[in-house]
Amino acid sequence: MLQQTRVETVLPYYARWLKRFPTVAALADAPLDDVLKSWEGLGYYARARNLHRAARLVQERHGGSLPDDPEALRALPGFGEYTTGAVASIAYGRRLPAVDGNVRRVLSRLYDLPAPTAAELRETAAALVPADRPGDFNQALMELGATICTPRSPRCAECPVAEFCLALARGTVAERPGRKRVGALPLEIVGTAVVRDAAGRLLLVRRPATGLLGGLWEFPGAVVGPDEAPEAAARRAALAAGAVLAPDAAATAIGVVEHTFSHKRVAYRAFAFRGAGAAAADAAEPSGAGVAPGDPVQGGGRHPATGRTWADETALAELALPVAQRKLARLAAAARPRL
DNA sequence: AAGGCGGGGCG
DNA sequence: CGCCCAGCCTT
Repeated sequence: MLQQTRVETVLPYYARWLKRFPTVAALADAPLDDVLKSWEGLGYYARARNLHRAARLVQERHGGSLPDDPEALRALPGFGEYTTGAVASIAYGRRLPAVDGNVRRVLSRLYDLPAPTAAELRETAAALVPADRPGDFNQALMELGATICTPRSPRCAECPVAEFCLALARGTVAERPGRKRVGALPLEIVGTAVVRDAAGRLLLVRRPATGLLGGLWEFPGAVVGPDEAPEAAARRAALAAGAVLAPDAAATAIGVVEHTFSHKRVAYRAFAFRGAGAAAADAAEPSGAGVAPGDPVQGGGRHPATGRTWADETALAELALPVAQRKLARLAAAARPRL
């Protein structure tokens, strides 16, 4: 959870997580849908899928307890160089470095490194880690970055290692480490369809299992093409999801949700369609050919691995939705009385 | 080595 | 509005 996410953000998720999945076995036995639902709002959902897979591997390979061997840890999904070093040093007292964003900044300044590679930082950190209490040392280095050697306005006057800091001596603290991003994020416009069946249930589709927001649910949507109207893209997405709309069915614009991802910005332009017709019942089945409703899908999820569903308010609350889609759901609920 | 991959908080 | 957060995985 702490990968690329602030401690303060993680805390409430972590508490709920331990209550829901108190043991490795509980996590391994849980359906992927439950895991994703518990992760909803945290982002970087591959972390949840990796953790789930890791729990199952720990059950299978290591009898349910996390291995203390760094190589065995590194082989688990989600365990990169940092996490392996952090767990091995903090939990098992192994003398391994743990270079996170904080440590990268601290070392870049301490040694005045303009553009250190990951390997360079790892070697630098490895040479510093003591055999005695390596985990405490690693945490201290991270803590130094979090509290004193901050990205902006570092408190060098209070820094315990200021006398060793090359960047401070050379006046390059503000330039370490170098920045990366150049130019603005591309903007994407997604025509989004809010479709209700006769019972007022909402049509949702599941995203592919991997990639952006993998395995999560969303309103049918399509990227607006050149010379295409957002409403047309939304209609296209609704039809692709199996909705049956009268050809001239009127759509009502019900609002826009903008969201910034790590690599692009997306504007979801939402349209409510009337006249979702008889095929509503059909569409309750998974769209993937050959996938029967009761078939166990990856992770034993209770929802189809691919496909669509009609969700009432209760079902909607139980599905794992990205933050932007939750906002769209609120727009849909607000628009309903007028339709 | 570079790019894809969320979401929130802060200056 | 840009930057960054106890990074990982794929190419």
